[in-house]
Parts: sequence; C-alpha cells; structure tokens
Amino acid sequence: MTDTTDRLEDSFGVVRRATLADVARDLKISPSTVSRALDPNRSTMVNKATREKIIESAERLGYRPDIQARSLMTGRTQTIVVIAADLGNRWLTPILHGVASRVSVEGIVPIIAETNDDSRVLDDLIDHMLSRRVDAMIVVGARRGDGPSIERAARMVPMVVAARPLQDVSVPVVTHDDRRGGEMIGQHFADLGHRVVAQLLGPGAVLNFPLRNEGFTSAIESAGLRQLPAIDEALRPTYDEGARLMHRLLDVSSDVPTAVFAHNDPMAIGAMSVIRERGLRIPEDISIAGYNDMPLTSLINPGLTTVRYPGWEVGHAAAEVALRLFAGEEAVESVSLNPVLKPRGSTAPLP
Amino acid sequence: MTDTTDRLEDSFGVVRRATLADVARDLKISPSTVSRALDPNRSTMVNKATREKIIESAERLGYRPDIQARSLMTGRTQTIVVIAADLGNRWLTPILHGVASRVSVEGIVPIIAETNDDSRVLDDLIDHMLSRRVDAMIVVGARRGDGPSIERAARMVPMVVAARPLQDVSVPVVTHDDRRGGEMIGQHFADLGHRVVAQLLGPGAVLNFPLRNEGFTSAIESAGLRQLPAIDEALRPTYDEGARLMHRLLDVSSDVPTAVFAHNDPMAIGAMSVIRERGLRIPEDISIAGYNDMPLTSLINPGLTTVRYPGWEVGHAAAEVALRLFAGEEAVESVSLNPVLKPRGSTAPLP
DNA sequence: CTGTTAGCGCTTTCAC
DNA sequence: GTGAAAGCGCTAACAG
Repeated sequence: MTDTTDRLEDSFGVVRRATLADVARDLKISPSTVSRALDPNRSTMVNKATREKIIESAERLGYRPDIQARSLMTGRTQTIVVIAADLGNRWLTPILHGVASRVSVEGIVPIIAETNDDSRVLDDLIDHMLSRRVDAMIVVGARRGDGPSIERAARMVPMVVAARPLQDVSVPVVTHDDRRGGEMIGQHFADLGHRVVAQLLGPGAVLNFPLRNEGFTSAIESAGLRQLPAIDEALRPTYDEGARLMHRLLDVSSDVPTAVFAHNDPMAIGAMSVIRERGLRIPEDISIAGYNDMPLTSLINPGLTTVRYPGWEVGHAAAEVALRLFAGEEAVESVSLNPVLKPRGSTAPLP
Repeated sequence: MTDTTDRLEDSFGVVRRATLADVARDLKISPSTVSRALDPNRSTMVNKATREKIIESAERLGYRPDIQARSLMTGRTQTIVVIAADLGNRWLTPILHGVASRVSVEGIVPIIAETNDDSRVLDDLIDHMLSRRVDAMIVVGARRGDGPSIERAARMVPMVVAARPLQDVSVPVVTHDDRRGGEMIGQHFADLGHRVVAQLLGPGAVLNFPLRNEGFTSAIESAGLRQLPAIDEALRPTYDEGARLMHRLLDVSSDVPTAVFAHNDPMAIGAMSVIRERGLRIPEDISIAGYNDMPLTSLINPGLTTVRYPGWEVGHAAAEVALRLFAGEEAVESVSLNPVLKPRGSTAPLP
C-alpha cells in the first residue's frame, strides 16, 4: 500500500472507494477495458500501452476491486467456511492451517465459525453461510445425527465432513483412521505384557471416540487381555472429565488396571494428575496413553504415549476435496489418513 | 431447514437458488413487495395476508436472501474481520468469543484471519479485506511499526487495535493496562521480601511486553530491590523461549535471583521446568510469576502466580468500539481494562 | 399498501 | 483491441 494516491474524498474527508468507472472516467475509456486490463486472465486482450496506463491510474486512485460485486456476476465468492466445534481446542489449529495452506493459493479466504458443539447452532450456521453464497463448507465439528442437515446443504453447495467422521453420509469424509489408532494402543498394551486394562471414554456423540473404543477393544480381545467395563463416558473430551472418569475408575473397580487408554490427550493428562494424587506412580503402577499428540504431550513428565493425529494433512486434504467439488468434479472420494503410534515414558512393561 | 421445498432444479439435479424474483413470479406480485415482507424492519409496511403468502412461498421455494447482493445496495456486508497473529495461541480464544458475543446479536459474522506475526502479511490481509468491503477490522495481532498501515486503512473502513497495544496511533485502542500489571508483579515480589529479582522478557516488537517491563522495573526501583540485567529477550513468547532464557539467566549470572517474572504463562512454565532440572525448588529457592492467567496455570503444581488478562472483555469492548465507528460515531475513545493479580503457590516469602 | 424504475460495481456478450 | 448494453439479486426512491 503506497500513499501517493489521488483519493476521492467527500467534503468530510471520508474516502469513497474508487470504482472501475472512476478509473475509466479518469482515462476516458470504457469500464470494460479497465476490467479486462486488471484481470490477469484477460489482460492480454488489451493493448499493452493502454494496459499500463490503466494500471497506473488504478494505483493512483487507490482502486480496489469489489469482490462482492464481482461474485454477483461470476457466481463465486472466493470464500470457504470451516465450521468447527470449539475454537479453544488446540487440535483445531493444525487443521485450520492445513485448510488455509491449500486454499490461499487460490486466493480463497477461509472463514471460521464455531458451533459450541451444538447441532442447532450448526443448522443455523449452515443456513447463514448459504445466504453468504460461500463456495464450499468444511464441517470439522460434526456430531452424530448431523448427517441429514449436511446432506441437505450439499445439494446447494459443496460440503465436506472432516476430522470428526460421520457414518452413512453421502458427502465426502476426510478423516484419519480412529479405529486403527485405537487398535495400535491396544496392541501396544498387549506387547508390554499388561493383563488388565481400562478405557476413559470420550463423548459418544463425537464419532471419533466410539471408533477408538472399537479398535482398542478388538485388539484387547484378540490378545486375550481383560478390559474393565467402562462406568461412564466423558461429557466433553477435556482435562476435567478425564480426571473425573479416572476417579470413578479407581473408586468403583475392585481391580486396578495396569494400563489405561484415555481417548484424548487432555483427558489423559487429567487422569495422570488423579493417579498421582492417589499415590500411584506412572508408569510403574499404571501405564497411561492418550490420543492426538498435542504439543504438550512431549513436555510433561513422563512424556505421554499417544497417537499422532495428522491435523494439517486432514485440513489440507479436506480443502482439496472441497475445491474439487466446487470445480464440478462428480465422484470425489473420501480420504482416510493413517495414525502413527508415539510411545513415550508414560507406558512401560509390566514389571 | 425443512425439506418440503419445490426446488428449482436444472436437468442435472443441481439446485439453482431461488431469488426474490422467483418468489414474486410465483405469487404474481412485485419483487419490492417480497423484499419488504421479508425484511423484519419493513415487514409491517405490507398487508398481513400477502406477507403470509410471501413467507409461505419463500419457504416452499427454499428462498435464501443473497447477502452479497444486498450489501451491494446497502453498503454493509455484515462482516467484521479479526486479524490475529497466531491461531494456536490460546490467549486468543476468549478475545474471539468476546468479539463474537457482541457482534452476533447484530447478525454480523466475524471472519478470523492470521498474520503469523508478519507485518507484510498484515498489509496484504488489510488490502484483501478492503476488497471484501468488510464493515470493520479489529487488529489483535499488531506489532510495533504497524501503525501507519492501520491508519491508512482507517480512512476507508473502521479500524480498531485491540489486545496488543500500539502507541501514538490515531485509531481507538482497546487493551488492558500491561504497565499496571507489571507493577503488580513487582510490588508482589517486594511484599514477599525478595531482594534480588529478574525478568524473562517477551519480544520487544509486541508492545505488551515492553510495557510489562516498564511497570515491573518501576515498582522494583521504587521498592529499592535489585534487578539483574536481562541478557536477551525471547524471539517468541513461548514455552521453549522461556526455557532458553531461564537457562541463560542461571548460566550467566553469578547471583541467583530469588524471584523471576516471566512475561507470559507459557514462558513461565518453560522456565519452571528448567529451574527444576537444575535441582532448584519452586517456590523455596526461586519464586516465579507469569502473565495472562491461562487455563493451564491453575492446574500445574504449584499453581502459577500470574495476572489475569481479561480477554473476553477486551474482545467485547473492541467489538463495541468497532460497531460505534461503523455507525458513524466520531470520537470513539480508547479503552483500557484493569489487570488483577492472581497469587498462587509459585511465589512465596523469602524464608 | 403496492408497483415501477433505477442502480450498487462488476463481468459478459455482442458489435464494431 | 475496444465500447455499448445487459444483467447478477437486491434495496431505495418515488409514484400511485
């Protein structure tokens, strides 16, 4: 932004934005020519000399194209919306960055909205974004039961479900394989020689968690270990809820498990603090594993065994899928990325 | 969203969105009447019976107003952009929620953009948002030197600087009093009887940190304590940098301070881990204080003494200021909110 | 209370 | 190569 512009000021010093017509008038040529000269795709259609005059004039007047007006004509708004559940969740950041890195090269801006994990808010948001004529929507905060709303919207605008999976839905889903991740933790416990294990379940309405449960349980069963029944599930996948469930687990069971799988990292960290409070040691008395591989997990002591969640890649892939749909591709396929086990100090062999 | 709509499908089953004209044609009335009936502010101007017919038809056809087209006429886009430095910073979340809670009642959607703490990115972003004709911008990620860009943009659209202060700038600034917060920590150390103190400085280009430094230093001086000179400042206000500076402090100084003020909470937590690594105890050997009162700080052991940063309130107030400017109010004033000291276990009297 | 006309700022035929 | 005219979907001003 230079400041050597002839601004179109009104009597109050407030600036009226220069339009195409202003530039055209300045040069006594037609708006169409200005439009062509300033569009990278069509600028070759106009004489080099006039094009240069136009660029000079546009700069001098501080002309900025009006994206809104353009989109009225072209039908594209250069906007993609990402609908998340909770902006405070750090899990979201890499996903957002992945989306942004893919769409920004197309001159598209991701706009971010938040549902607070409320399906009605999701409905309202979808409605609103339909009104804004966004080019596509990526739902990273879907809950069980949100399928129909999303499918309905998909008839008007490209929709992608990402990060949190949804089953039996006709729109493309970009996730990672939570089932396989759960299996990996179960297998890891078995490899370490544990015999009695337990889970701290995340909320069932967020489908990642039931899948982790399934995978874990199947690995445990096929290895012949014993799993203590889950008493309750977390209301939200947070530190506090992890602590609450861990308390209950230690209160209720007559057996104490030697290895515990918490469905995500914050829950695991909450559980760790409870384990210590109760005078037990990690990993000597209880091994514990989380899920996601958040930045924190390598810093705490001992380091938390977890599964890396490829957030950036999920975001990037979801954006790619959204762009393909917008470009009119028909059968765009779902994507499932692979989990990677990150063994650290919080899990150890049974002595 | 109901699904009992007569959709306007083309031969491929793709849905064309219904427009005002479609509804008008359906009812054989004029588009203006439809427009009026559907606008809450003007719906009283139209006959109750026709209004009801219009609403019914609009619903049946699945009509959604086109916000873009409307804004071309009204000049307002119902959009406010929040420009942040780093979406991964949890400090941001309450600020964003504060903004959203204020603007959403006006039907305005906040768009969130990220600069990665790069002033050139800020420039580009401002430029782009000017093209989108957003109603106002709130810059929460400003760095020293960003003033001129922001002031230039302020001639075209309401601009507010929030959270991170900027000095000598002609746009309203909504912050909290970092100077006073620094003073509080200094005073707290003095009250506890410490004699030799030190700081871990945050990056100087983010003006909150120099202000915290000023406040702290002035309190230390007027209480007659000795402050060890700072060797270096953090490149970014993070855990890692806090750890690095703490290492250097313990390496370089022949004196060991008995109380350390880290310029934010992540830096303080990084420093704590280093202090322990070196075999020193908190708070018996070294007291430590942070800044911001992030969710984590009450969970670690011992709890971190810190200053509460009123993020939600700052966001809310910044949005209020932005809306006032947009409404045409002239001299909207800057706002400065008060810090609150949160003493916890990480600081203690000198034995 | 309702319809007609005009136009927001841009792109897109279609002539020349 | 360039210009004139039309129109995207909506609201605003003015008649009636």
